[in-house]
Amino acid sequence: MDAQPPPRGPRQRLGEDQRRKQLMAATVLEVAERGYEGATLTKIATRADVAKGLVWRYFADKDDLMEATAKATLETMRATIVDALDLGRPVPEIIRAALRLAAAQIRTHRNELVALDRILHNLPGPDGGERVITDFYEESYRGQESLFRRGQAEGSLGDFDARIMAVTYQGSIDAMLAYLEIHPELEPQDYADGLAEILLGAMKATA
Amino acid sequence: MDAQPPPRGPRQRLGEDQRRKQLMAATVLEVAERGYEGATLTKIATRADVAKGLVWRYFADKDDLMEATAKATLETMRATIVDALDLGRPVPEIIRAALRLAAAQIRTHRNELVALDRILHNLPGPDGGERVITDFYEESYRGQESLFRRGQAEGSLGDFDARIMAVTYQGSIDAMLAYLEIHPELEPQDYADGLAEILLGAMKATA
Amino acid sequence: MDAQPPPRGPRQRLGEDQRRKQLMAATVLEVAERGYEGATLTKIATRADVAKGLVWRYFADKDDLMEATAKATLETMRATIVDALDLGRPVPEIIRAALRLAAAQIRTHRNELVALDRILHNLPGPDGGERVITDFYEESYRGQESLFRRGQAEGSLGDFDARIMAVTYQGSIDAMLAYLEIHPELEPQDYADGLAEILLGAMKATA
Amino acid sequence: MDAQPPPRGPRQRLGEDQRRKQLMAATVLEVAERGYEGATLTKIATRADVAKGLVWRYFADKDDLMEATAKATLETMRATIVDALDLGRPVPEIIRAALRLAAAQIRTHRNELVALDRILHNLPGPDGGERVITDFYEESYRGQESLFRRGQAEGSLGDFDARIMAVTYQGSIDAMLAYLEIHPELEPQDYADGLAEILLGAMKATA
DNA sequence: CATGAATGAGCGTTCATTCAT
DNA sequence: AATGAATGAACGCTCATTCAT
Repeated sequence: MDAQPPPRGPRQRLGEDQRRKQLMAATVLEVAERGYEGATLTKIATRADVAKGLVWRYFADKDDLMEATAKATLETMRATIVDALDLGRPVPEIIRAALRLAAAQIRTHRNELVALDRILHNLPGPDGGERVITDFYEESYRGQESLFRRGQAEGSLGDFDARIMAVTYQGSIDAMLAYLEIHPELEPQDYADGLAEILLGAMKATA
Repeated sequence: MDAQPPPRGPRQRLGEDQRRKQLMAATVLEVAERGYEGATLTKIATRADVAKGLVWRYFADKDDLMEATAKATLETMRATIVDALDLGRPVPEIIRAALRLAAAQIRTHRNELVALDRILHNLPGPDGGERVITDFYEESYRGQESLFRRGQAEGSLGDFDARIMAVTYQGSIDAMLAYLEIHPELEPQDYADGLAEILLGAMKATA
Repeated sequence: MDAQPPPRGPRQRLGEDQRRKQLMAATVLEVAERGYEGATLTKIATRADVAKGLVWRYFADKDDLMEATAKATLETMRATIVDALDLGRPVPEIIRAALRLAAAQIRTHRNELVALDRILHNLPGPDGGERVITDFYEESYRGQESLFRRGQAEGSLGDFDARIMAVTYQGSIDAMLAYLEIHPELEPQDYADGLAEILLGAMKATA
Repeated sequence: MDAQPPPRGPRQRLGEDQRRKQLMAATVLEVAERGYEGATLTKIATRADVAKGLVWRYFADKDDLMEATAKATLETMRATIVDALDLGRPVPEIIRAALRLAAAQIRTHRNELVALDRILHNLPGPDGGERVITDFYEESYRGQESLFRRGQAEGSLGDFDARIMAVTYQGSIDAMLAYLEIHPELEPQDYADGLAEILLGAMKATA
């Protein structure tokens, strides 16, 4: 029974994907713990148990690593929620469940949420603005819009501007997560239910 | 060949308030254009047309300058909105007007909004977290809560959790501003009206 | 009886000597407390209750102030000792008394001793060396040499190289003061007596 | 016109010890020439023909570099002297030889002596005082005391307070070195012999 | 003459990035 | 390919010195 862990000698050769994941995981931890400015590539590489110089083999530069980390983290979290949803249920129920799942993340994925927030608010775009956040939220918006439209078609939701509602919905979730982050004494599920009440109220009100 | 900075004229002696404002204005511009990290005190001083060392006569350090800039900017913007509101009107009308005023800021105070966002998400608090953002949002929340309660007392608003609504309301505004920021083709007033419809729908729906 | 302290208004005009003494006294305190590097002209001027800009009216620059402070302090301390000595007594007694007086300074003029030491070991001479220390010790050496010669002429001291003895004598005192500085539990008088025994032993031994 | 520093060749990779020695050697030169304050890490690195940032790979900060330089220099010089002594000879002869060796250093290790003096008088200890100097002199004192006691036991030295004698002995050497430093026209050996006469006179005199 | 706001060279230090091994 | 020593630009900050008032 020689199932010992790999000898961990120097110069272990890992696949590119594995290396990238290692580095992005370390990035999440460092950024969550020390902030965007405080996360240095030296510390990230050390934490990922990877030679410093290798960072530049797998990422173009620091911004690239940060952007990739943000994208991967966002995608992972979105997939987690979507996978856990039963899309066969009525739309209002889906929304209620989605909000609860989102709220639960503050407990299960606090580091990812904090890191994501920090990266998104610091990543400079080509023109100095924040490009990434846009594109990714755009994808979320579209998913939500189609969900809303389905509810409207099914008659479970009233008439409203789906795009503005999607932006508002996403903004409400972000605000919820930020609020729960600084109010750890609150029960995420309770807040999620309260928010569902509000949002569904808005969605059902006939314009 | 000689890319020297243009020589400044003779020393100008300004009052403390004027200097601080000068420096904070330059800070807003730099942070808006280059982000929190990218805004260095050297560039800020240069932009303010002032010797680098002067920064430390009026601010303890970079964080102090950033915090002061955030506070002053936030206060200015809040005052602008509050002053423009007619608090004697019915609450729903006040909310509609407030949303329009907030939306209009993306045109009149884009730099301030962007800088504020970046600073608030980067300012390290005493324990390494973000303290300021909390306190300031807390102040906003309380103001909004009392407005909501007034509406509930007057019968123009239904029954809902005022705190969650305040957080959601503020989050919706932030999301709106971010969305308008990257969609300059949109008319802020239209978005504001659409958002008002949604939020007032949520507020009027009887739970 | 209106003997109140001077009103201390701004722009008090003092004589040059008074100003210089104020500044040098403050220099002694700052250097003693914060070291040579830590003593900034701003702090010195503040402590002397003098406008910062005035420093350059009374001293050419920082080094000039330091050098002047060292000279004045050294001269004052030397005069204090010499004045307290009864030069009419036999030479060995004079030496014994001088050593006791020197040792006592660690209690009465600690700041001056510390500041003097720090300045003398930091003052850069024209060529980067330490010039001042030389010239001033030279004066001391001459005084001591003539005292030693008198003792030799009177027969109370043996034969020895007066210059080397003077250097050794001064070096012994400096070592004593440094040792007493870091051994505050010792009684200065006891050390002085012990040192007198040693030095007089050396002086009386017939070569 | 183009006063650029001469371009260094390709990067050389050195062992840790070699790099540290390289940097400490440059430190000795800079401190000797420009004093403690004047010796900046920029100049030290340049003199060592090394990138500025390398200093922080091998030393924690400026004080660490200075302290390490002082310790290494002191140890080297002490070893040089001790190795050259024949400890089997009678104590008075050892002392005579030690003084000659010490005096000779002003010719062979002038920079080291000057740098050591400057560093020891400026190094801030944990409490802001000078700690290192104490500990190192303490070590010297103990060595000298035991030598003196051996001489007393052997009958070649008289009775005296060994500690005060040690402090005086060390102080005499420091004074000698400082004196020889500013009197290059003197023959170190002659001074050393003169000082030996004086100190041995003191040590042999029966109290 | 006195004041202290203004200046700017220079410091110690960090860290993304490069490259000899 | 992998390593981490080496590099150097840039940063936040200090402080001796100048000068408009």
